[in-house]
Amino acid sequence: MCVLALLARQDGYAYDIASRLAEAIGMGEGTIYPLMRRMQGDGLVTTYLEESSSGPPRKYYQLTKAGRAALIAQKADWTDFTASVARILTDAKPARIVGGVT
Amino acid sequence: MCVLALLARQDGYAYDIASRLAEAIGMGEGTIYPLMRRMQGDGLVTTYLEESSSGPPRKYYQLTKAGRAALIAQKADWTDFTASVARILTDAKPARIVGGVT
DNA sequence: CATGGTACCTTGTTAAACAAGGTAGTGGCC
DNA sequence: GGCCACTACCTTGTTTAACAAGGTACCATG
Repeated sequence: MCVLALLARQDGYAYDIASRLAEAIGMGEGTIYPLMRRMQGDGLVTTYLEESSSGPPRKYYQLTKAGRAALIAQKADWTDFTASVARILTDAKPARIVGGVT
Repeated sequence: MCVLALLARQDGYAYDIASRLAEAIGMGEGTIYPLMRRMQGDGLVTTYLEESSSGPPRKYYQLTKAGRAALIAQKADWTDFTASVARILTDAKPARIVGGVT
């Protein structure tokens, strides 16, 4: 979801995304590449190559329509999920079922 | 963390905790029992048996001091983590490193 | 021409959730 | 008395995905 969110802003390449997410939530490089591959397999992103002056060519990822839809759905799930958890943490009185996070 | 939070309110037994968390966040029974075992191994909970009129005896779990400390730490981590994710979702400009969720 | 940064990728290990199934106690129903 | 349903415990096998570690290659600088 975070990757989708970053790509929703603008196209990006794995190394950069990995660096940002490493800093933000401690995600490692070894996680991002298989993930991008999965997302591409799921039709959430497409790729194109672009030369870089500072190293090898970058593989940019771009959200597809399905990717944007997935982001919206995942955000909704995430919101529900965190709300449920918050309810447990404060109330300890859980409520309704969370949809897709299951 | 959710289990610890529930137990912080009052002692509970796995079957009941599982039911609550199944309803709230879709957690299955097959998840809770190994989890309780792990937590006991980590010294976060202790157990005692209590007869029940509606079936076999219940194994109640009680938070230890370490368990209460773990809950506090995990809550802090969770708060930081969700804040970071929220920042990514809105800004797409991640910030500081999250501690223990790594 | 070696080092360090950029950027790609794979492989093996491990953690943990999940589905499914198995055991056993209690009570109610026919 | 036999059977079913509910409670409550637990285990086992499968799958998923993160992670650590390592490998390749490009480019610039000293």
